[in-house]
Amino acid sequence: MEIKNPLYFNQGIHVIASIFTVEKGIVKVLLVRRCNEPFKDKWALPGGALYNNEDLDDGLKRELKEKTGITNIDLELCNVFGKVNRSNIMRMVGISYLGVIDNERVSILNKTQKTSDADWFAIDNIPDLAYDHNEIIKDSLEKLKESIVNSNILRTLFPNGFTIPEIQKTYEAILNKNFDRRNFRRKLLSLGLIYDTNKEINFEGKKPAKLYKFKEEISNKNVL
Amino acid sequence: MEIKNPLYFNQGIHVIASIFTVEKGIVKVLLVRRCNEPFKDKWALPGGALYNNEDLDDGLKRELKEKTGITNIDLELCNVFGKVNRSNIMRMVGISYLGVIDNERVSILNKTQKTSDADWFAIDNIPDLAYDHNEIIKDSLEKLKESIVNSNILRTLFPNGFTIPEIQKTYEAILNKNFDRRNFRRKLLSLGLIYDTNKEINFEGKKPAKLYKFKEEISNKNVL
DNA sequence: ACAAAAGTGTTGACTTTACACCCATGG
DNA sequence: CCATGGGTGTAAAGTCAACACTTTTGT
Repeated sequence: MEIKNPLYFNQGIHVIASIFTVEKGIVKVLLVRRCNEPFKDKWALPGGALYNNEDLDDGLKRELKEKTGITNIDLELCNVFGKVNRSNIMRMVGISYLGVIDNERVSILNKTQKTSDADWFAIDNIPDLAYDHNEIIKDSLEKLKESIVNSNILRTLFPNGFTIPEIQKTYEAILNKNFDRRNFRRKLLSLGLIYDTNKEINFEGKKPAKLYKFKEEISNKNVL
Repeated sequence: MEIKNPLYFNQGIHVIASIFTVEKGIVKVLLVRRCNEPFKDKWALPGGALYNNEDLDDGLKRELKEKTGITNIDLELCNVFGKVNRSNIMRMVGISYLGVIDNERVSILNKTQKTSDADWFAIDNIPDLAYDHNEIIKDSLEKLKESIVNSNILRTLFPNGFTIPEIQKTYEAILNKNFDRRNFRRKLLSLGLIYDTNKEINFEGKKPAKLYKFKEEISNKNVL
């Protein structure tokens, strides 16, 4: 079917991913450098235009893989951006997603990119981005904060386990807020989402810390 | 700019509103009967295709007004539906919104419609709808449940005030769950969102009940 | 031996839950 | 006068917040 009514002419959908990680207490977001117009050479969130023949989720995964090499990541819907002029080429509605990825995969990243460049930026040091992506990051960060207290989205940050002081620092970095060590530990353990591996590792302190892991179950509510 | 790549050809955006009300303990959703193809004469959620020259929010408001006559209603983003074949005419991504409207406006409704018909349907008695709207309603209902405990979305249900047993029944109807009268009252009052108007009305009981109203402030978190 | 971070327990404040009685009105 | 739902208080249980000392290791 051909669309003739100019009211409906040339609309498209952007899928956009805000992917965060936390390294040494610094919250970072993944950006790619654009190699095409518009906004050529500007940094942007990974994403792009949805194809006609793919489901929205699939388009998101495809774009993410093309631009960053990342596959196998859980993403959740974050928001929709629908100002008329958010894209200057044609009418594009942007749909933003949120994800978290572990430090291991950060290093793999640079070898698999298709974009001219991809890198992590500390969230208080984001350059001027393409489109409305600065706004999208800010919005996604808010959602990330909600998500780490309402769901265990951080599980993906620690595929090899974590110590409690370590994950506490991660919560503190994202929420910009400190917790009492004893209460944090008690609360986290009481949720029943993690278990003691009976291993110990040195994270930061001199005394080795116990290594915990998330249980496999998909229980997903009310962390903290 | 003319789009030639068939991968990006003829995409559009549906804005879709799930508008709920509660009457006598029955949760209802607003549906309209379609007067055009596709799905002519089928019931559907109010909404339609976004114009090129309007912001997403504006398109939503316009569609809602055209199809139901409703203006001045708060809507929040609910979800995005992006299966390739959710529309059989052309590729449409659906963006769904959630709102609640008071009983007063229910009656006004039928006089202002542009659609061939508009009516409220109890949520356990929804007919087979156009597109994926049955799925959207189900999804929106889940979100409604979350919203009434995490925000005071129900404020709009009672523009002329309410008694505490009355609003309790509303919560119970939506959440499908009963609360202890005394504890419900205490909790609701302790939130500081409502005030006693010093009027009394007969709602259901034999003893007149106090009339409360929501305060004007826009405070929006952690109800119940 | 000491510095630095890990680990642990208790108490008081607060919140939530459970529960029983009296009150005002309409029939 | 009685049936119906509205309004109130209290005690026990549970959760949350604050807080200080001991343990293990590297230097």
